[in-house]
Amino acid sequence: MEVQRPRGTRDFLPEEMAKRKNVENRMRHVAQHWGYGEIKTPTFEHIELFTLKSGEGILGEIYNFKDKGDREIALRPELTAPVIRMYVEELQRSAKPLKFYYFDNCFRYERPQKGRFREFFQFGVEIIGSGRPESEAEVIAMAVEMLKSAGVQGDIHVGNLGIVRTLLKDLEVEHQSRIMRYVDKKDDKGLEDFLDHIQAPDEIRGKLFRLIGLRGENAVHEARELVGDIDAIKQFETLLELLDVYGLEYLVDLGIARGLDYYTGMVFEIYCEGLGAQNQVCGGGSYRLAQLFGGEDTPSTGYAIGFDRIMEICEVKPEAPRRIVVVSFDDTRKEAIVIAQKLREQVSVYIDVMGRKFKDQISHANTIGASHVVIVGKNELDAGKVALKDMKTGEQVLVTVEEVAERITDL
RNA sequence: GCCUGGGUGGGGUAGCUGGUCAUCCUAUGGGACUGUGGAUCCUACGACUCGGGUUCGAAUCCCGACCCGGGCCCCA
Repeated sequence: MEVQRPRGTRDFLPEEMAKRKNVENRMRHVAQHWGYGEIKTPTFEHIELFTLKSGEGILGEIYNFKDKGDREIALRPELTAPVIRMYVEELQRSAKPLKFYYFDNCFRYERPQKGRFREFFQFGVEIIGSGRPESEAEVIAMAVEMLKSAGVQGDIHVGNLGIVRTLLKDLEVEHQSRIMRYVDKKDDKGLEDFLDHIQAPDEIRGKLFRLIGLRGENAVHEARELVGDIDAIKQFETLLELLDVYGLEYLVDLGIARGLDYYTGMVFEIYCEGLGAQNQVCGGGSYRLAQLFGGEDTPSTGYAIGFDRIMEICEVKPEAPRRIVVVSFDDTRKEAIVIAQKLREQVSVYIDVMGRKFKDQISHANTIGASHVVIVGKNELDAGKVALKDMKTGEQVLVTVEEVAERITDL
């Protein structure tokens, strides 16, 4: 084999594509029913779009290149930034909120593993113009429903970065980011060393460690005792009430940080079993990116589902498409084409292009799993009809072309 | 970037304590059967991932690369 597909990429054969399309359509269906409109952004963007929000550090994971005009281009590693870029570029004056969904491929230069590829697919939604608890609850509920539509159920972890950020607000911005990164990695040792390094006040230090360790039902109460009755906590409480209204089960986890500077309020992650180390199938939260791209400060909320990971664990089995094969003899090939064309207005029709003999055509129809065969022969044509053969029962009836479509679509 | 297991025709495999034309199944093309399928028979096609090394001789042993799986790191 001289040429093979690049590492971390995949080919999808018809059987697999049928499954993927099926799941994709289920998720689309959910998004449509929640009133979201589909959007599509370019496969590649200027690299600054991604370095701006995440720093130079991510360059190692980005597929980038210089185009012939000497522009630094990147294959998108995710879709939130492109969506917000699109908003800033052409939608800032439209009625809020904007509710979008997308399904597209993304690219990251990482070591391939189970549920991790260099070209992978994300299904995501964004609400632009609202970071209120109502939209936070809505996206979480929608994420759950999307997963459910694919037959997948996971554990929801919900946190709020506003609480930790309020605690850290007097520190340098750069230090805040570093701290959030340590929190995200759950690297307590590194965090401790860093706090030593910047000589953080003992009070903040103690509260920080207790805060990010808070889990479960009493987490909000304990957080309030630590940092006072701040807005972030009020908002978080409202969110949790709404999640109850949606009937969701969740785990409060104030240790979720998502490592990203632009997340500002709620953050959530959904985990599933059966995926090894890549058990996170969905992540999202409230963020502020617009002003970073030159727009007005605009609160937004969204999430992205790791579509490939869903495909690893979902058990959707779309039924095989029913296929009709039109078979003919050497002296009726042209008539068969005409009849196939007519049938295609109603059903999916497969016709021999190998110049096979009659018997081999039937044999081939059998190997590709045809449910019915339409036989176009002299005898039938003389009677103005065709023979419809049921490949399962072997029964064969003489009918008109119109009747074929009726009988098939009836099944 | 690190650790670990593995790569034999399109798919699945035997061989892998070095030595006959590399085994078998399946799939695929052609043919027999000449207006009725899954069978059978004949025939064709087709592989030791790649590159070095050891050896008289390597699919087999050694090294490296590439790729796949699993576990880490990371995951914007």
